[in-house]
Amino acid sequence: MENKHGFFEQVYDIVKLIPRGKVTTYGAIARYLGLHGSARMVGWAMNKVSLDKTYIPAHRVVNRNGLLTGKHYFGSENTMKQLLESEGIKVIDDKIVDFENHLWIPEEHLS
DNA sequence: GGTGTGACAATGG
DNA sequence: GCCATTGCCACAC
Repeated sequence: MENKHGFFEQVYDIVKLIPRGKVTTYGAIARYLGLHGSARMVGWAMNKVSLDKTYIPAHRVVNRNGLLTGKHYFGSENTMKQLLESEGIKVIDDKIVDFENHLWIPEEHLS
């Protein structure tokens, strides 16, 4: 009775589990779900995050390069940056500084 | 029910 | 080493 919901629900659940001040990558989430090759679906799920009734800290999810790829989807291009900086993450040129240090892998915490 | 899409990732030239 | 292309699979129309 667990995986009755769509794949998106699983993505949302992981994103909501991301600790404050931490970030993760689409590939890390995708791989945790077993999609490890199709990280695109994770990012695509983020695009429909607005359809979900629950708040999703999508700003904590970035691409493998640590770049704020979907910042434009937050309404304002600076919104994502503001949220990350609000959590103690430094963002320069739409890229997370010391990205690997703030990287949070679900497999290492949910294993 | 088939086609298109999509905030990525990896490989090739 | 940078730019272009392919792969990948679930969801929307």
